[in-house]
Amino acid sequence: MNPTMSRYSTAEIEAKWQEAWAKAQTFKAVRDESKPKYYVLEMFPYPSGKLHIGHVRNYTMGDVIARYKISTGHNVLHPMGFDAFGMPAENAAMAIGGHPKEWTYSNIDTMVEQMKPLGLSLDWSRMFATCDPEYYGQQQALFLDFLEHDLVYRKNAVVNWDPVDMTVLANEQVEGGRGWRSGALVERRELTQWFFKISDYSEELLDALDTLENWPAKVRLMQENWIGKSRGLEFSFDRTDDGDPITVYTTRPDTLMGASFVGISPDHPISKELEADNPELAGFLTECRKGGTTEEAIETAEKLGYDTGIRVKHPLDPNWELPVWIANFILMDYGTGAIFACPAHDQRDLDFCRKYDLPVIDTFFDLDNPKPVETEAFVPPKEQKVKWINHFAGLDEATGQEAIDVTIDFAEQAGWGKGVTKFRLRDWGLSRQRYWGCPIPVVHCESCGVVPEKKENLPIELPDDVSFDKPGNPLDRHPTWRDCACPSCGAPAKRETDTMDTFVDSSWYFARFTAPRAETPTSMEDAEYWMNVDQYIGGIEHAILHLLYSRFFARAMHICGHLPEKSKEPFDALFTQGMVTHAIFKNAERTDENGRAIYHYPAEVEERDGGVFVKKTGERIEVIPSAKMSKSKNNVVDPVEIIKSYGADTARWFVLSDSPPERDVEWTASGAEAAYKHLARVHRISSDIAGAQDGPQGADEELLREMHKAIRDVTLGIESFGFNASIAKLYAFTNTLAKSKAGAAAKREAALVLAQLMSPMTPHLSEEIWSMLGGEGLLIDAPWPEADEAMLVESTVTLPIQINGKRRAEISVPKDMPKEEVEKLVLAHEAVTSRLEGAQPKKLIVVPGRIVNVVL
RNA sequence: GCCCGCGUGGUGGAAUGGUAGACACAGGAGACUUAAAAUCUCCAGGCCCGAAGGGGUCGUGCCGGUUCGAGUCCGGCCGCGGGUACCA
Repeated sequence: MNPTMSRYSTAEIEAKWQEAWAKAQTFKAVRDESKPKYYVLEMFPYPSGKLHIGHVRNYTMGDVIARYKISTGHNVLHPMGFDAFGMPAENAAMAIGGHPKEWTYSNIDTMVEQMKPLGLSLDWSRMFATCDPEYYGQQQALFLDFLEHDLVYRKNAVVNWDPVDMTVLANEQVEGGRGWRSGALVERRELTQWFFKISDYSEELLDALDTLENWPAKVRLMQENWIGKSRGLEFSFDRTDDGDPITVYTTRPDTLMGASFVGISPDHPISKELEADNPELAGFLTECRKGGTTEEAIETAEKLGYDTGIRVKHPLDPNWELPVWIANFILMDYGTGAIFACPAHDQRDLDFCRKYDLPVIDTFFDLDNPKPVETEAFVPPKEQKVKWINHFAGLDEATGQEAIDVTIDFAEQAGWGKGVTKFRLRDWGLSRQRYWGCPIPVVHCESCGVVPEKKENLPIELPDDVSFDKPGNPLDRHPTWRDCACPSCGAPAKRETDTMDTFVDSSWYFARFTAPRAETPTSMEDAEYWMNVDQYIGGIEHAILHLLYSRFFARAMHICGHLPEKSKEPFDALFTQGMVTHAIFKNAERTDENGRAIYHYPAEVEERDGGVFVKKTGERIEVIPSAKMSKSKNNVVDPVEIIKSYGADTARWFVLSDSPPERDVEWTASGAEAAYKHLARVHRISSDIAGAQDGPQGADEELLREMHKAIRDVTLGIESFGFNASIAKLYAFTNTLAKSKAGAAAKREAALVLAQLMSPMTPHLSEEIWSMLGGEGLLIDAPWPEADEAMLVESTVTLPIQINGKRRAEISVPKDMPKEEVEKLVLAHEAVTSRLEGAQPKKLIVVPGRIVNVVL
């Protein structure tokens, strides 16, 4: 079909109303103390250059909320910007030439072009990109303030090192332990890096989670686990030689009598000390350092161990000696970098001990099934009672948690250990050895050391004349950019060439939107008025890092006087929408010249003969089902075509219907046309009503009752992020209106309300209908309709009768019929009497207004 | 590996512990039309019985539990997805 042939001409209608909103400056956010403010924000996009359907879904959700809040009398702030620094721009420069800056800004232009036709209620005057010097200069100012307030420091940390390209790799650039370009085996290597002191706020960030009532419980739980508060015992093992004692941290001190060996991290000072004059051990450590830095890589790597030959004494028995092993699964970052292993009650320790033939000693048994551990560690929940064997504090039957508490007290009293609280959360490493990021504004001076840049010299801008023809950081090899004067002594000095993690950019943009052109990071007046974000909307993939970093940043900004106290938790409500997923089409017949997989766009492939093939070449495709849309996997769907053929309202309606906002959706293109047909139908019905003469009014009340129910249900849907439910109700109400025999005046009223109820989803069509039916002014300025309670009251209700939990019949009764009368009716019902055969029911349950259950 | 989710007809999905499948898509039948498109009306979870109205039975990934009653709550599996600190 050809939509442009229809009377519902989307191109014309949508352009017309977008112009009307622009002219009226409807979406320009201006401080107005007379109205309640409402700040709605969707997570801003990375400018990949292509708006994808996931963006459309995300922004439409925000837009529904924003428009609804405008209609309910709020002063709405709804801004948009771009998270514009990051690796893809550098990769593009390497792959196709050009400059990251040009690539990024041209992508931004393209995406804005693609976004504008959607008719989003955005205040475009506030737009910025994080790569604008105006933005990152303020970020540098924030960094200097953080430095001054002791929130930033330097220390060593491990990175992925590509020994062939001689460069640091991102985790994403390590594939199967090898560098993605060179194919070389990646090593872990230490570099001096900048860190934010987020771990100083572990306790606070954890405790404050309880105040975030309007956040999804799953996000709070994920953050809680990530912060990872634990209480355990710290104590030292004395060595049998004259070396320093080895301090360990354990969360299961109760299993100390089952200790098999003491394990230390390959990065432990003792490992490093021994490495110097033990070539075999050095070789082992080199082996341990192979592979990437991710927790996943480390946890799933083969468990390796090396006996150092060092022996330590058990704290409870001076005659008991334990060997000290280096084990590759022990992280230097957590606890003290040293543990004692209890193989009977930890599967990983058990596997390790079986592999290296170390002893396995049971410390407790299952109450019902006491038997020694063989190949499977006995790890009951900490709340479960177990039978203790030879417990040093005299426990017999007790839970793990009780035993832990007793043991900590015992050790503290005996003086050989102390209970300590630790957090899994590590400090936030922000240094990146890359060009396309915010330069860290410090200077290295031979005599003064590391010196902060002066604020008046900000922004420290990135140089434009750089090349990407070889790996590594172009800032490092730039001929002059590093040269500067020491801000402290004035002598020639060198700039820091590390740039900031892009998570820094996205950790305060929400605050900057309240005063995007201010000459300080924020303006207190504006922050006081607009903060906090009343509704934040974004992907669940950001549940931990982005949201936790932002929470830390808000606290740090408050400390430095850039945000008010109330903004320490900057997002009052959070909604995590599901991802739009799509199958990945991987070429099954060939790879590219570097041996890497080739991925095809959905439009490039076809399904036939029970398989999927590349249209042009006929090559076979391996279909990897349902994965997050990702530029590198080419499984992105382009919404621009849908907007072109069917209009923005159809695209908006379509992405909201049919699927609950929080759930992932597998994208299918069928259905867009159906959405268009429905909107065209609404348009047609409305114009028929607009042209109709007033007639008989017999069925008015029925229509108006349905209208008030629709108001109630659609409103409830919007307020609870049940947009799909709202849309289902709108379908039903449209059918009611189409079939209604009501008079013209009632139908006109109903159609105006229908237009209003649809307006958050389909704003252009709604304005069109509003004006067609003679609504006053712009619909966006009209107040949201309110449901009349009197019209919602139902006089009768249908009660299903269950017999033994199965529905057998139903009765229709007055809504407020007393329980006793309902019981009488039920017991007299043929379906019940025929089954009771004169006997009394065992039980009769009447849930008023709901259901009746007869138990025979 | 670890943490967090999700799993319902051919498809997307609906269902404060209370009639499973609302509302749609795809499909089928019909009306209108010279014909098609568009539009409108009706049907539709599987199986069984009945000419039909209707009735029976199974059914929400699998196994078990709590409850008068479980898609929903609890325990254990399986599968898929997200995160895992340098993708954003």
